[in-house]
Amino acid sequence: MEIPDSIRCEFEERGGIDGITKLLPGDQRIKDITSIARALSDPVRLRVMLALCMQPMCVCLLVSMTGYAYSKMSYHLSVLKDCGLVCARQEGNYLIYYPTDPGRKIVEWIEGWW
Amino acid sequence: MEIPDSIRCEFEERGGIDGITKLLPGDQRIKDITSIARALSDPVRLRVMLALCMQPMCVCLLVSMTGYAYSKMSYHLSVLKDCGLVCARQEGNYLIYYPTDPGRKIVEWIEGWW
DNA sequence: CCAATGTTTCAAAGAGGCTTGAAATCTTGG
DNA sequence: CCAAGATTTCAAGCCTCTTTGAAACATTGG
Repeated sequence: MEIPDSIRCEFEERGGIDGITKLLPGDQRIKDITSIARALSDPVRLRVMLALCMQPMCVCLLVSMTGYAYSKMSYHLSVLKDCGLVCARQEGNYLIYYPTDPGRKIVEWIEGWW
Repeated sequence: MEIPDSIRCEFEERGGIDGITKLLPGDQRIKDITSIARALSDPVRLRVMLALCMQPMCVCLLVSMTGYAYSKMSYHLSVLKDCGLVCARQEGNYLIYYPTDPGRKIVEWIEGWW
């Protein structure tokens, strides 16, 4: 295995392939991160997430705001919920969705970034 | 359109559906964010991205570290590159990939988060 | 120029995510 | 209990992303 000169030195100081591999996160952590990234990788869900951070809303409001079908909205909300970005409380006949604490922090970071 | 009592007041103070919709980011910004989220939503790419933040590497090193085919690695690197998370410099026969400044900041934030 | 190595491109197959409408579930008011 | 509205579940089709191997391209050394 050849290694270009410009990186060989520092590469070997870091313990080579083994050294770097050992510092990488384990499967569970990778899964946690990728599931959140995937949740935010769809324009529908990102907009819903941003909207919920401004204002908790029931599904019917989200449907009314976006024009999407209930089943579509429900699917996307379930993705956001399964990775821990949002949760919901029941009020009478309504389910009101709102961001979790981690969800809100992530959104605030994104908003501050761009 | 019925609105549950617990949110009607604050919902209307925010200008209702129109008020909230107007504060949401435009299409281009949504696209920028979702493309980065999508890039980090695949375990292969997330690991490669984290590894490159420890140590710039040529493709052959990444291939050797992961056991993936060249074409597979190349595909994932192109996704990371297209959304601006990594870039590459040529050295002789090698292409050495490394994180962009924004790419590094995002990874550092992720690492600090979890 | 040729051979060897590193890397990307391409097309086809495979896998997984998204959309859709209908049906099922749940809650409340009568 | 029944009817109405809110929400979820389900299965099917569709579409996009990922994987794979072969071929093409690029760079270096001889």
